[in-house]
Order: sequence, then structure tokens, then C-alpha cells
Amino acid sequence: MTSEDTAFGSVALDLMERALDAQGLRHTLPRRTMLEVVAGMGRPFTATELTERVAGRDPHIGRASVFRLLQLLRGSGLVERLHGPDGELYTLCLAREHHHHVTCTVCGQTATFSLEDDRAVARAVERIGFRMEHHVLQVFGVCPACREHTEEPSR
Amino acid sequence: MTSEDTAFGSVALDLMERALDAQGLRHTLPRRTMLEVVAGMGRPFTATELTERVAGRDPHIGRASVFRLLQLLRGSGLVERLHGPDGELYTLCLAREHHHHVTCTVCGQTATFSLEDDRAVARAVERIGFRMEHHVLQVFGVCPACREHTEEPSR
DNA sequence: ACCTAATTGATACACATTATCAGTGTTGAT
DNA sequence: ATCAACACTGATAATGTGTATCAATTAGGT
Ligand SMILES: [Mn+2]
Ligand SMILES: [Mn+2]
Ligand SMILES: [Zn+2]
Ligand SMILES: [Zn+2]
Repeated sequence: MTSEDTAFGSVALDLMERALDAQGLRHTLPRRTMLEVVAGMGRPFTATELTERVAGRDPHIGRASVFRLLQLLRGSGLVERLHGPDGELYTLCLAREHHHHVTCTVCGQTATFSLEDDRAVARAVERIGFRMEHHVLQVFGVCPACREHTEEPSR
Repeated sequence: MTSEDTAFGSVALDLMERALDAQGLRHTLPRRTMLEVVAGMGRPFTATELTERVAGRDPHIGRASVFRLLQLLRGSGLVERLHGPDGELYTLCLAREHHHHVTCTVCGQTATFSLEDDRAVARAVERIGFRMEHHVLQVFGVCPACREHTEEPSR
């Protein structure tokens, strides 16, 4: 774990606790443990992965509580559920502005990005008479690190 | 059912039968029945909805066969699975070029559209070093018909 | 008509998520 | 510190999709 990870983790932990506070929820030990684990996941994860890691810290914590926490965090917008090719993935996401996700099909790493002109999407559906309310854009590709291994240098 | 619906349905039915033929699959009564039902759905549907309508035509047809047919049709590209906010949706889709879907949040009707410049998406992720493989864009909004009822004329 | 492999429906299974519920722990008020 | 309200908990059952199995049926070429 690098110091950046630690710093990111504690910022994330802080934001999540604040978000739960803001909803008048209580501070409990299981919740604290689960939040620390969520903050420590460096990439999108399945509910099962999270459950396993949580069990590694405290085997008493039940599966239901993990799902309950995921729901709370999704409600506050700090965790999003993405549709991966092999099922649903949850991801910690601190960006508050509108954005999208790219997932590396090799290593699973996810990054966020924005379109230069997001309104192009609204315009596209307006051409067929729809008024856009919201949209979900999900991109799959190969991340910079994985490109090094798969793409021969072009020379 | 308007005559357009009927015409569309028979075109769709035809395409689906051809697609199954092309894979060397057999013509059976259950399959024919199910295909007719799929061709008759005017909008995205859940597997459960389809199963129910099929049962209305022939209660003997099993749930497994419905899922099997959906798989075959997805394999030939004539049916796509979309991630709706409340679970997976299947939709009959005859467009062969790259395109996207808009779903009306009021009536559920879906239409297809294309972006003027689809490569804008690839460019956006290239800016952060990713090479795009594919992307999924799903829009939610209000269709022309439903806009009439919800939007006051601006005068 | 006959053979073979595809297809079928019933059933069991796998999996993620949610609902229930009786006990427990947190919290704010006293 | 005491206390009562009620949020929270884990165990368990239930749901909802989708898949795997399998013996019986059937399509379709010969
Ligand atoms: Mn996000
Ligand atoms: Mn489509
Ligand atoms: Zn990667
Ligand atoms: Zn509509």
C-alpha cells in the first residue's frame, strides 16, 4: 500500500462517514470496519469480493450488513453500481460532477472521464423528438499500464 | 394493433426465422409461438414478461425454452439485453449498425439513435491513456408522445 | 418408415439481492 | 450514570434471474 493509497483511503473514509452522519445514521463497529474495507479497495469490486474481505477483518459481520451498507453508500452517491460484463460491480467514486467510467478489460482497473461536449447526447435524442433526462455511458478498453504489455511499440 | 405494427412484426418474425435457419436450427411449434410473441412486443421486456405472454398463448411452453430462445436471438444480434434501472431488459432490435437506445421513462417505449460523432467517446478516453474497445450508451428521457401530455405548450 | 441429433419441459441448481425478525447496541434526553 | 427509544445487527428465509441436467419427444434428412 503506497502512501497515496493511504491518503486516498482516509479521505474516502472521511467522506463516507460524513455522508452517513448527514443522514443521521449511527456509528457502529461493524460499519466502521466495512467502511475501512471499502475505502481500501482500489478498484471496482463485486459484493462477494467485499463480503470476503470484510469477513477477513471480522468474520462475525453478516452478508446482509454488507449489502445494507452498499445501499446506503449508493444512496449518498459515494458508491456506484456498474454493469460489468460478468455481473454487477460496485465502485467507490468521489467525483461529484457528471462523469463516466472506463473499465480496463485486462486488469479491471476503472477510471473516470468526461466528454468534451456532453450535450451532444441530448442533441442526438432531440433529433428524434425525445427530451433527455439522463444517460449512462460505459466504456470498456485497455488501460495505459496494460497497453504496455499488449501493444508492441510502433517502430 | 395497427397495420404498421403487423407489418413490422412480420418483418421481424421473418428476420428471426431466417437467423435461426442460418444457424441450422430446427423449426418447432414452441419456437414459432415464442418468435411470434417476441415479434409482437412493441418495447423492451423482461424475461418474465415474455414468459407470461408466451404462457398466454401456450401454457405448455416452459420457462427454460424462453431463456434458450432469448440466448439464440441474442447470439444472432436480433435481441439485445439492456440494463434498465430495475433489472435487465430484452429488446428486439433490427438495426445492424452501431447505435444506442433511448427509453421513455413514462411509457417504456424505446427508440434507437446514433451520435453525430461517435469517435468523440474514443477520444475522451484516449485523453487519459485508454484505448477504447467498445462502449454502451443508454439514454433515459421522455418520448414525443409522452411529451405532449406532460409538457404544456410554450405559449 | 427410420434413424439420429436437436429440442423440449420439468426439475434442480447457482447466484445476487432483499425481506423478516428477535436480540443488541447507540444515542440523546434525563 | 440511567434509561428508554429505536437504529442496527446477524441468522435465516425468501425472491428473482438465469443456467445445468436429463429423460422423453420430435424434426427432418435418408
Ligand atoms: Mn462515478
Ligand atoms: Mn439496439
Ligand atoms: Zn488494465
Ligand atoms: Zn413515452
